[in-house]
Amino acid sequence: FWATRMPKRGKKEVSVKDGLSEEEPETKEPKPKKTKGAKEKEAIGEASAMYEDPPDKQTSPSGKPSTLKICSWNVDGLRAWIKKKGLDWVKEEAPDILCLQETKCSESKLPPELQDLPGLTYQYWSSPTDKEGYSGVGLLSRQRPLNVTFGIGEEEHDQEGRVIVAEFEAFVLVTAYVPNAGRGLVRLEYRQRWDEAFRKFLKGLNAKKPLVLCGDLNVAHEEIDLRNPKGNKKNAGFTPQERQGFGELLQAVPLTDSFRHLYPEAAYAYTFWTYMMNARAKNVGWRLDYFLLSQSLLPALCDSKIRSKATGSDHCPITLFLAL
Amino acid sequence: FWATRMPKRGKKEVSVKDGLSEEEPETKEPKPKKTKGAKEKEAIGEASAMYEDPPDKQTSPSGKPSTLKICSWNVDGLRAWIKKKGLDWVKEEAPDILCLQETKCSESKLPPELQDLPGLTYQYWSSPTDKEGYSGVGLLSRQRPLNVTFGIGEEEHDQEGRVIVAEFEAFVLVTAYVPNAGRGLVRLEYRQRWDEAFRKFLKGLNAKKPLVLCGDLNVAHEEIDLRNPKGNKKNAGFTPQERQGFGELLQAVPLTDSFRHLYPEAAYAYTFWTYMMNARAKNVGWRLDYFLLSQSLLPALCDSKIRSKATGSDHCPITLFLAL
DNA sequence: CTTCCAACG
DNA sequence: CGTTTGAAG
Repeated sequence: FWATRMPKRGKKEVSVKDGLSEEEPETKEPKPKKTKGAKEKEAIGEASAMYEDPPDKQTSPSGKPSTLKICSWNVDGLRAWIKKKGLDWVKEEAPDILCLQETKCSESKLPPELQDLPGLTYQYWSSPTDKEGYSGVGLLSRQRPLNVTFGIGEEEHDQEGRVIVAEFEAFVLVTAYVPNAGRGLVRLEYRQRWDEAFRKFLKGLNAKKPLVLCGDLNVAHEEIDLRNPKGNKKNAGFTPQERQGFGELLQAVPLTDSFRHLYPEAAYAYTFWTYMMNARAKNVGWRLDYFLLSQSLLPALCDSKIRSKATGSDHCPITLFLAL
Repeated sequence: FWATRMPKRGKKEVSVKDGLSEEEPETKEPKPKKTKGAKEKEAIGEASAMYEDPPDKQTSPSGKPSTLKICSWNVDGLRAWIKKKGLDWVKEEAPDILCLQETKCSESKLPPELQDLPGLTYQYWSSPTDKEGYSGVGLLSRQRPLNVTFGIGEEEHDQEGRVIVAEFEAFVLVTAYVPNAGRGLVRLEYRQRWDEAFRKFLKGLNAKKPLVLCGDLNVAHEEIDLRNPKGNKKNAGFTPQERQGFGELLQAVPLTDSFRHLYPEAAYAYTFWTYMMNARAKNVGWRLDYFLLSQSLLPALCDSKIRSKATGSDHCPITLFLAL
């Protein structure tokens, strides 16, 4: 396994008194600094269990070489992410397809640097119909897709720029930024309606062509998928409702969680860390970003990676290798 | 005079095509970049008339040495201004009294650096009753004032943290952040009510003790007091109504504009430049900050300075020397 | 252009 | 904590 307990490197001061143990039932929040104290996803204390991704495996189970590299990243503000050199990382990674979530950028305000990506010529963007600077997704591809559509075909769910569907020869790629259930779960009910509609939409797609679903699905599936499962059962991203929604998605479409399929026991493997309380340095995180695959694509699955070191957002990118 | 036409220093590129001549009647705004284009106070083209403050004169007309140094600065956000090293400049200037406007900071959020000013121990702050991060003034003094009050004694005008009155042995100091008439002059009517109430308040004070009024009075009095008088007659800060209000203030209290008294012909002498369009580099500015004095203080007036070089805000500080 | 806010995450 | 508006200047 690649979950290793590492000694503290003393990079940032970590006070001992707000240490948190996994058994802690309902930890009280540490005294908020001065601000009104937005309720956090969790109390974050000391933690040093790190995860190290194994080397990329570029062959399928049957030994065929990978022919397609897809990368997905919730950039938490495309413009800020570009200023923080996110595109430099992308050029290094050199995916054939790049999916971006939470771009928070209407098409007219896209930075010109995006036109300087010779390897990702075909670009598709979706953003909310009214809410400026909220949500938004993008799909960039080296090759031209056969067909591209936006949304999931339901008025109620297609106002916020959350889904792009790109059909290719051998598969359909769906990238999604699933609605957050919100602080205080104010949007959990809506999220459940979304989950159902999204599941049906994907089931329909999957009936026609093999499916790759990627993006920020805004749920940690099992306890292993976040650092503090106990303290987060009532928080957005780890409610029973959202977890069950994810389970039904896997079963009904059906789809496979590629990372968990390849690494069933990998712990401390996360793709999101709140900016607050030094969570990333302590690896107090969540696995919210996924590549889910139709069963028929499993023979083509070479690897499913978490690029924890890439910075520029509160999420890190994930990368999929397929031999098609 | 200290108004000198200086050759362009080529510090910033200034395009020739958007040059503006003083005779231009109603210049059209240059095409806004991409934003919806907030209506600017003026069209700003090329301009290179600079102003250089003469050396400080530290003796009164009768030859008495200056004994009091007062500095006033609209800091446009105290916290940002401190980050930009505004306090370093203050320590260098070393005034006996420092008046700050547009602090945009409630007392509970004042940065701790303010406690590290041994020369300005006595500190008084006023901020709006409800609007967080708006308006606000401060008065810091080396010596303890005999008495300090806030506002002008009228409910309607005392909700926005705009006035502090500090009584000293020989004079009363009033610092003010006068309400802006607003884009589209949406608040001009209110401003006129303010002007009247403020004038009456000051008249009452002046009857008891000599007065020093300083701060951002949010008006350029005469055409000489801004770079583009022609284009700004309908803009906040240079409407006939505001200019007349200033005139009445001088006449009715009565008060003297110390800078203009000493330098009746000094042109291109400004204390504010919009952040937009490189106005400061081109010295396209306004004189909005003043020291106004009771007549009885004129024999004590040594100098009234404009510290154009001090940065950290869209206003620069001004400094008064008195021999008391 | 730049400050601060609120909303959202 | 950090990104985005939006209001205000």
